[in-house]
Amino acid sequence: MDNSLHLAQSLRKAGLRLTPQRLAICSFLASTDQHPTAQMIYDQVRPQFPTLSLATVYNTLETLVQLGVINTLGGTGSEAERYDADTSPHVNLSCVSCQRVIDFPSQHLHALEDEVTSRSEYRLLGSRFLFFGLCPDCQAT
Amino acid sequence: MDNSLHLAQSLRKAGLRLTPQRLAICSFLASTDQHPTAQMIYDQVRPQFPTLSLATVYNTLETLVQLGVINTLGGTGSEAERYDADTSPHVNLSCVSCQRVIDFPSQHLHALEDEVTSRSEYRLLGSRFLFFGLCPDCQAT
DNA sequence: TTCTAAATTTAGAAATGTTACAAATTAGGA
DNA sequence: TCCTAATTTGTAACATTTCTAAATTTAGAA
Repeated sequence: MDNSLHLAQSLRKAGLRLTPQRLAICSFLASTDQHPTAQMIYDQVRPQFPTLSLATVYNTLETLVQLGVINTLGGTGSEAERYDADTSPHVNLSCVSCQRVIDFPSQHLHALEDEVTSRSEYRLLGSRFLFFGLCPDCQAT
Repeated sequence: MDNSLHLAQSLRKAGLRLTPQRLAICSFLASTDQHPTAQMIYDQVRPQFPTLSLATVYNTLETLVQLGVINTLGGTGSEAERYDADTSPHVNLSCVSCQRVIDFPSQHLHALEDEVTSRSEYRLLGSRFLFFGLCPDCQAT
């Protein structure tokens, strides 16, 4: 399902403006599974908005993260931050060789989330489950 | 148990030199549970080594990560990378307000790791389990 | 529709965190 | 001790992210 509506509506609900730039960024986020960086979003949305600024991309991403409708995966050191529009509990597998990040649905995450919710005193806002390794393709080389 | 020996030995085993700087960094990593940044390590180890360079801290951390004996947690955007000498499967709880990161032991992680090991074709090298939220102290304010 | 105030975008500068570099130093074996 | 390669150091370079101020645009009010 396309949750770009969901992203856009959450902006609306927060009393923020639905600018065409924000809509384009939301659409792109909802349509991709490549866990893009801010720069990747900029490069791919800019054709529709020749005046689009990288600052706007960062602003919008920050806003969406604050609203809790997208997650950040965390870079490793100098690598750029990656964003994930799928906030349901799921594991990401990150290949340390080709840098690709894929999703891995797991049975165990709901139980884990329930455990943390009930046994910690934290008010949870987001989560990040990441394994590093070599993907099948990169093991072959 | 103090695993600074473990860290140092892994350097030795890889054929690398046991410099006093590296030993000090390993000791500090093993002794703290604060998930320090490179800068935090630098600040706290430097009194013992007035000439210590931040570059050495980064070099040593990179080496230890490559050896798989410490993990990175991933910063969020501009925040600095955090390092964790505890590579056993465990959840970290990160407070978005006070920036503190604590450990949270969980029953479910072994099962999750087994699942990913058996059902993905990845050769796993490390993992990262993080929840973001407000810690009890920061909820109060 | 037009007007208005506030929110947003923009471009570029600044800040931050990390890595690269070359010269000086040092560890560890012969 | 001496030797050589590994390591450290300080600084410069780099990449990513945030800040800033001016210009633009949105959405509601008149």
